[in-house]
Amino acid sequence: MSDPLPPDTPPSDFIRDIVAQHVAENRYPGGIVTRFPPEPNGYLHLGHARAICLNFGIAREYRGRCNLRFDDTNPVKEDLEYVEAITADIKWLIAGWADHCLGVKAKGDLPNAQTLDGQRDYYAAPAAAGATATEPFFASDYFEPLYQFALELIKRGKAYVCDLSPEDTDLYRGAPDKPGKDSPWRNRPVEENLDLFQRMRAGEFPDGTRSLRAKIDMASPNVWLRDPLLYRIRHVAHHHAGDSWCIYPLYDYAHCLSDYLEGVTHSLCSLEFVVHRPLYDWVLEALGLPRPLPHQYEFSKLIPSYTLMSKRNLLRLVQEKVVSGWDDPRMPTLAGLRRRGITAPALRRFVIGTGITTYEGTVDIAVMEHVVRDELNRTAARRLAVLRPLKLVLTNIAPGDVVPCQATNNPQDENPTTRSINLTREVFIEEDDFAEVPPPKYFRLKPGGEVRLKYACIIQLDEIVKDTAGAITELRCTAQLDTRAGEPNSAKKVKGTIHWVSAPESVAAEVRLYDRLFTVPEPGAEADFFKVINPHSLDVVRARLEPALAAAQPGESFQFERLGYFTPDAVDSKPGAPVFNRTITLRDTWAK
RNA sequence: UGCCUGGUGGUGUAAUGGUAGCACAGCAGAUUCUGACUCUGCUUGUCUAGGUUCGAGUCCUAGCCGGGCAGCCA
Repeated sequence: MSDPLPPDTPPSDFIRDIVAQHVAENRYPGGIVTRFPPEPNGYLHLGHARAICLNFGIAREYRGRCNLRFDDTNPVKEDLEYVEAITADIKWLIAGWADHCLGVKAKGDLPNAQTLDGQRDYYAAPAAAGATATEPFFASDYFEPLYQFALELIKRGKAYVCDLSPEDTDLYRGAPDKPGKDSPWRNRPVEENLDLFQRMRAGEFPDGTRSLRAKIDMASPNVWLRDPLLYRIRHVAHHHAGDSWCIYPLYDYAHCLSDYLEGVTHSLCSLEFVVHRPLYDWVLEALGLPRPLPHQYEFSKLIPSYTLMSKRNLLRLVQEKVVSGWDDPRMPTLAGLRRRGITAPALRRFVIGTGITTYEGTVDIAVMEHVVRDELNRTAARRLAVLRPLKLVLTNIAPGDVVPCQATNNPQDENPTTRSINLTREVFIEEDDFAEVPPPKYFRLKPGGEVRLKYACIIQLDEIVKDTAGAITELRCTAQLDTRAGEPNSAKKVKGTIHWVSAPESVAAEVRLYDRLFTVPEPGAEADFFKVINPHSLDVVRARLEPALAAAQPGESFQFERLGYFTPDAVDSKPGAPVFNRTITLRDTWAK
C-alpha cells in the first residue's frame, strides 16, 4: 500500500498544546504516557477510533507510549470475549502507524514496587522489546495495590466504611440543587474502618451491605464529591482476576490510580467526565503520592451523521436483527467498518482530520466517505464487474474467438501495470448502461448510438432482441475492432465508455451493495429510529466478475470500474463462491 | 430556578489582540477510454447587546441558546 496522502503532518489541538508545554518544561521526566482504557463490555466503534488515534497519536508524536488498559473493575458487566475483540480491533487500527507505541506487558506481570521519596510506589513498565507472550494492561491487575492505597486513605482519615443501603445512600446524596447530608457512619474511628474494610475483603458481608466511601463534602455543589463510593461488595468471580476478590473498586477510584501506577501522564477522556475530574485529583492528592501526577483532560465525542453510536442502540439493531451482527458492514463498529472494506489508514485520516475540540457537534459522514474514496482511489486495483448483467452479442466476432485487451490495473500508479482480458462474442454489460428511450444527455448505449467498451473497442447497436413479453433478452452489436488501442482508429472519440465482462470467461458472484443504514442525519434524535432505517441499506445482486477477481482475498480492495470500491466478505466469501461487499460507490455527479 | 461546560459558512476545523483561512458538502465549467480522478471558478460564517482598544472571533459585562452531572456503571 502506498504512503497515505497528505503527508502525515502532526495535527494540532488544545490537548497537544498542553502536552507540548509539559514537554517543554520537562514536567514529566519519564516521558509522555497516554492510555486507551476500554471497558470489555462491548465492541469498539467510530467514536472509540477518535480516542485511539488521539492517545496513540500523541504517544507517537512525543516518542512516548500508549497503554491499552482494560478498565475491568465491574465483573458483572464484562467478558473475556470482548478483551480479544477489542485488542484485535486496536491492533488493526494502529498497524503500521503507532504499533511501536503500544504499551503491552509480559503476561502475568504486575506493577513493580519501587521506592521514591521513601514512600511505596508502583510502576508497570511495558514489556521489553522482543518479549513473547505479551498482553494488554488490566486495571484488575492492580486490585492489590489499589486495596493497599485504600487502607492508606482510611489511615489518613479520608475514607470510611459506610453501612447505608444503596437506597439510603441515594437519599443522603441529595440532588444537584440540594445538598446531601452526612452518613451516620461518616465519623467512624480509623481502627473500626480498618477492621471493617479488611472484613469486607475477607467476604464477611453480603453484597450491598457496606461500602468504602471517600470522606469529602456532602454539601458540595458537585455531586461526585459527596462522599463517593470507592469500593462495593460483589461476591462474583472476575474474568481476569479470578475469584480472589469480593470487593471491587469503582471507576473514579481505580482509574486515576491505575493511571498513576502505569506512569500515565495525560489521561484523556470524553466530556461527560469533566465533573469527575475534581475527584480524580482528590484521590491522587489525598494519598500524597511521590511521582508527578497524571491529569485528566476532556474532549468531545465524535458523532457522525446518519449513524447511531451508543452501545445500547447498536445492541438493539443487533437484537432486532436489523443487521446481521456487531460486524455487519453497515455497523459503525471497527469490526463492521473493516468488514465493509474501510481501511485503517482511511479511518485514521478521517478521525484525525475532524480534530479534537470540546465542541459537541455532528461530523458529516460524507467526510469519511470522501477519505475512503480518496484512499482507495490511490490504492485499489481496477477490475471490471457487471452488477446487473445484460447480454450483448458482438455479431462480427466468431463464436470461440477471443480478442485480447490490455487493461490498466491502477491509472493512479506512477508506472501503471496492465493485465489481459479477453473480448468475446458474448459479453455482459450493465443493465443501466443501455436505454431504449434514453433521457437527455445519456452518454451510454442507445438505439443508433455508439459507445466504447472500456479497454476494448467502440461498438454500435444494431438490434434489440426481446422475448414475447417484451423484455429485452439481448443486444446485437457490431464491434469496431480497429478502434482498439494500437489500431488505426484507436483515437476515435465517443461520448460514453462502459464496462463489460466476457460472458464465457467471467465468474458469477454475490455482491452486497451497502448504503447508509439510516435515511436521516440524526437517527439518534428520532423518537423511533427503526422508522428511519434505509430500506436499501443492503441490496444483494448476482454479478459477473472478470476472471482475475476469483482469486481475491479478504483484506484486498478493488475498484469495480464506474461502480465503486469492493472487498471480499471476510466471513462468507469462499473459493468458487465469491462474495463481495461494496465499501462505497464512486462519486456520481450524473444523478441517476 | 445548583454546579460544570460550550457557541466561527450547511457540516467539521483554523486564526492565541492585527487581511476570518482550510476541508467536506453544494453550484457552474474544463478535461477524461471510469459521468471517477484531476483542474478552474462561485455561493455561504464569528449567537445577541453593550464595553475596553488605533484595532476584538479573540479581552470584559450582561443576555440568549445548547450539552453534561444526582449508578454500589464506565
